[in-house]
Amino acid sequence: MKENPTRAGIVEAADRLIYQQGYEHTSFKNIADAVNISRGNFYYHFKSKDEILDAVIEFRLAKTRKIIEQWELQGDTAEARIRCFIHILIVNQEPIMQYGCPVGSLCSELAKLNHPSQPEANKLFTLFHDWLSQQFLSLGCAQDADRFAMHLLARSQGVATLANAFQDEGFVKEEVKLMNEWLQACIDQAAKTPRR
Amino acid sequence: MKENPTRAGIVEAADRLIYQQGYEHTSFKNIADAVNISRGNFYYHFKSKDEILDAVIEFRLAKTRKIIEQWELQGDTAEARIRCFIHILIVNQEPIMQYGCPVGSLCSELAKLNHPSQPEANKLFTLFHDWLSQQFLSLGCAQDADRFAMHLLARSQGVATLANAFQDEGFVKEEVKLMNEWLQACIDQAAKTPRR
DNA sequence: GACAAAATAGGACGGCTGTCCTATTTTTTT
DNA sequence: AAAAAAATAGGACAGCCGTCCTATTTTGTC
Repeated sequence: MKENPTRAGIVEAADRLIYQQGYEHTSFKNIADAVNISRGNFYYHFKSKDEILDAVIEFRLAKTRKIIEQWELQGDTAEARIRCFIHILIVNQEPIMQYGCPVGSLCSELAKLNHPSQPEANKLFTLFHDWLSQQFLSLGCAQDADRFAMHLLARSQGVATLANAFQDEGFVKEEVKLMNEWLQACIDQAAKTPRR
Repeated sequence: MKENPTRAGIVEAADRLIYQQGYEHTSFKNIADAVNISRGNFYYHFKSKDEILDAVIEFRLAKTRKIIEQWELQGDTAEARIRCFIHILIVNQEPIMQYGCPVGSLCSELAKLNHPSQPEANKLFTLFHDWLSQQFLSLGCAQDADRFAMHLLARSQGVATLANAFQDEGFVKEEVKLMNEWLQACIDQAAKTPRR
């Protein structure tokens, strides 16, 4: 709740650098240089590297919550809101092709490092999952809401990974189209099945 | 083509360690200790870290080619062969849940490091892609072969990423089922469309 | 068995990293 | 204006890293 501009600057720079270079490859010096402060000052705000990672994760969680809130305002139906999620692949296409998905790549790296903050990073996934699940629920897919949410998450992760490797714009757009069609099929199926 | 047991041991250990810990997080010492040789000896076989990465990628490419060859023998139809690909998610479920997909995680890491061997690592993806594309072609999906291959690759990547994050066995099996159903739908569609 | 070549061991080096500490400056409070 | 607190700078430290070098051992060849 503290409004500390220096600290906030550090977190933002670390957020960006960790996304672009990975957590391990990003050093104290990298971040300090990006914010134009000394390492000593840096250490005043964060007394370990793990601590700044936690701050970055918290920052991303907050950002994600805001995005989801915005989707709630933008989309007036569950369908429209889910399409907002799918649409991030288009909106963030450029950074995704360059650096992959910020959530997926961080979780993967922390898993390999066996890092204690892994569960915290996974909350980023959970945030999207729970929200998506909720949307599918209000879409009438009661029984499948969880699985549909996981499915959509997985699809978008896969697209991000391959887009990053192959740098193929057309592929992303094609897959987004397929995901939208899949969503439509879900809705059609839900319409057939009577709600109890 | 040289049959050097020490060198081969180094590559195998490096392959395993890079998969489990990531490339950057794996040090010369890590690998040397795993093979029980000195760093000096290590340097005799590989004069830089990039060089051993290239050797590992080459090793993985060779392994992948062998797997594909095996699939060619195992599956007598294109459909069966594609199912072999889908099935790796089950066969390698345990390591995938622990460490993710060896191809995807390496390519993602190299992309973040902006590593010169990135294109070489991508060949692992290309190997699968081209082979899958070929299978879809002989399945009668001439027009969509490439896209279907990319789609299947993406699906499996997404499953691996989420399986790694969530450690959910049931999810993997569920998604494999969906991928098999999707494949069946592809076949049905190809059967309807007359081949020219 | 003598000699050359290949293989191995282990230490030395500079550079970078995360961490810590102590001055100095800036800001806030009284 | 004085005193206290917060913020910043920059150097010191040990440890690890990739790299390189030089001895020593093992292997292969005549």
